[in-house]
Amino acid sequence: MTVTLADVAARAQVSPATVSRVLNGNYPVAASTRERVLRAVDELDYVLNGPASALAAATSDLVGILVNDIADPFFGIMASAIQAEIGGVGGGRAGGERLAVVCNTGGSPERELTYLTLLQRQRAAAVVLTGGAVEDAPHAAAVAAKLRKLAEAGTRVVLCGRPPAPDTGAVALTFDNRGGARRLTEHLLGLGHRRLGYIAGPEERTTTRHRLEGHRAALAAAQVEEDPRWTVHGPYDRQSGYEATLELLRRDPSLTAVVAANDSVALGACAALRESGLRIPEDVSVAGFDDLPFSVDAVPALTTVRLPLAEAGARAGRIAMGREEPPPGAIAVIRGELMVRGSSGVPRV
Amino acid sequence: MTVTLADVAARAQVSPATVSRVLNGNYPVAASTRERVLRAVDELDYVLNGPASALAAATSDLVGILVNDIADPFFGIMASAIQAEIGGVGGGRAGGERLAVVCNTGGSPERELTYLTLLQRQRAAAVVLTGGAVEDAPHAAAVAAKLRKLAEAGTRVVLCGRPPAPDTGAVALTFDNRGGARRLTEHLLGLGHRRLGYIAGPEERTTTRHRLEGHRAALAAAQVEEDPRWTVHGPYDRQSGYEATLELLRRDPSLTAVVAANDSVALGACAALRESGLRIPEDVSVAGFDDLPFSVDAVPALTTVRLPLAEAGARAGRIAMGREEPPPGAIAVIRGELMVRGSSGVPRV
DNA sequence: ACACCGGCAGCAAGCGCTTTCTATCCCGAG
DNA sequence: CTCGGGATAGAAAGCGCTTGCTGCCGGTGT
Repeated sequence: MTVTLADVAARAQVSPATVSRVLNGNYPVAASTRERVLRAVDELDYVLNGPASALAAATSDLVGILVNDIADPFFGIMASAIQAEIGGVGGGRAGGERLAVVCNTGGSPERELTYLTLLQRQRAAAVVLTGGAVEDAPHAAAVAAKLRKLAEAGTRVVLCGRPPAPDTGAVALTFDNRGGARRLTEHLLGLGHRRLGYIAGPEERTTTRHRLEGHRAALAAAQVEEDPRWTVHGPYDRQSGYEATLELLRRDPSLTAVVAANDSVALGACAALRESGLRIPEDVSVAGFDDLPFSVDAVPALTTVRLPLAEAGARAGRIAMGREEPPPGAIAVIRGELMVRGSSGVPRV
Repeated sequence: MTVTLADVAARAQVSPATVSRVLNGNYPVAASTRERVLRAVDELDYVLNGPASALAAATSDLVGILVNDIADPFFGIMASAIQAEIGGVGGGRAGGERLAVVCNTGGSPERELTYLTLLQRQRAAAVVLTGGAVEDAPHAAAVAAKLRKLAEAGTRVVLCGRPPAPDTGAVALTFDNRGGARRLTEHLLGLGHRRLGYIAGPEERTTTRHRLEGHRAALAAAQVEEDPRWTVHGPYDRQSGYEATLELLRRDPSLTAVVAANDSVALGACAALRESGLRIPEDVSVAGFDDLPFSVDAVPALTTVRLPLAEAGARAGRIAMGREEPPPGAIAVIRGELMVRGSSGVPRV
């Protein structure tokens, strides 16, 4: 029924071993033989059996990419960049045709673990985990154990935009969320804002905490006292920003600025402000984080912190493929760049 | 080194066959035995070898999802929905833990083919192709041949948001791009517009052609003569919309409306208009297509055609998993819904 | 002229799992 | 008390490929 290596071998009048070597190109084969084999492959329309080859060679050409939400451009952009580097398909590099497995964890710790197991089961060549981690001790330990096991089995593990996981052998490219958030809030403070609302992400995530800490560090440094009512938590999406902003306005109508955990949230905040009859930035300034593509098109354009998502992803991909040296200490911190645009201005007096 | 089935069997004092049966749960095993095996699995921290099992069983638990650009929410949303349905992980359904392989074709026909081969090599359980196809006869034939081969090998093939591929055994969920585009332009014509610019997608894609045809059908029905200068082609992204709009304005400053191939393009168009000192919709109306999440947050909110991306993806995913009956004739046409919002208005007189 | 060696091809032993077929055990029926 | 049969467990034959090792052949060095 289906064509096997042996069929090709028979047709090319060589042994299966030779066909295998031609296909893998890691053993000397005479040019004439190679050509004969290639012709047979073509004529029979032979397609290698991946599982069989993975089993025999004890390696596979699968690379896993874990993301929180593939529908969110934040992850989409990173995934795309990672994939471009690992896919021999796009990368151009001959021989290494790798298949990227993008897994949607939905931010759920269990799913993260499940996917890691599935990847381990497939003997993935590498795994890249993106996005912040959940701050739950048992879960963090479980993930760390899993990563360690993967590393032991020869799977390269890279964390992209995620805090380092000590003693797991994983390489980490971490975003400086704290620093970026701090500079952003400093910018707002510099403009004269003193009453700033903050819409944070979900409570238990590292990214949420780091950005919030940066924000607070800036406030503290400027000796601005923070009112606990000024912080609201919610998911990293537009709707959350919308609702949180209405809530903030309810709690303290005198706020002159709203800092959002990310750009999507900021967009929702803008919508809420506008509907409340407030002008941006004349009445209230708004700031986001990430600088996703649509942020520059917001009206007014969003002041935010640009994270080099594509670059980071590309680098993570190359490291995962062993095509780039891991950073010293296996940890690299990637800074964000403050993008000052129209949504932030001097507060009304 | 690594734990195998045999190790588990030894520890549980049973044969490898029994362990396999416990793990697959498709053969009667005494409760006490099962428990003993499960305990051994746990104690040894055993992880099944995917390739080996795929080889022996001649099936795999991989499902391929082909997208043009994972960084584009249009595809991200579909991919996410598909994945949610196939992943036993999230779906809750026991036993069927499937791994989704999201492949970025970048819209390139060769890569599409390469990925299909890779998926065939992995003996994927199913493949879902999303987005429009390239209208190139040789390539279309090659893809069709590949799909046929996949179907023969038992891989379920579903097209989501893509035109049907006759005689390939593939199920198609197609978007009614033509109808949606037509209704959209009819809306604009109804408002009184007579000089409408159209920013089309890349020339050779089915989606591009269908949307353009719908637009023209509306014009023809209203007996509005179209000036060839009013159509510009470009990629499906923001920048393209920006540049194309400037070009349209240069060609004919009297245009009262700009219809974009999709929402991202429309956003770029808005930016260009604004920078040109034109108000939306007072001076120029703008319309998009897809109704991506950010479209409602544009200022003014974008008039567009909503495509039920998530629903379509979910359905495609279920069909791919054999959990839902394919539509009669293996083809379903999914209509878009016209969303009239602030970016379209009565033209200036 | 002979032993030696490098280049290339083949043999055969698995890789770790699934599954068919067979063996065993214990039950109730005759 | 014996026999048929349902319920389980095991033996073993692969699944299709990779790879260490062996073998063959023609060219070299001396």
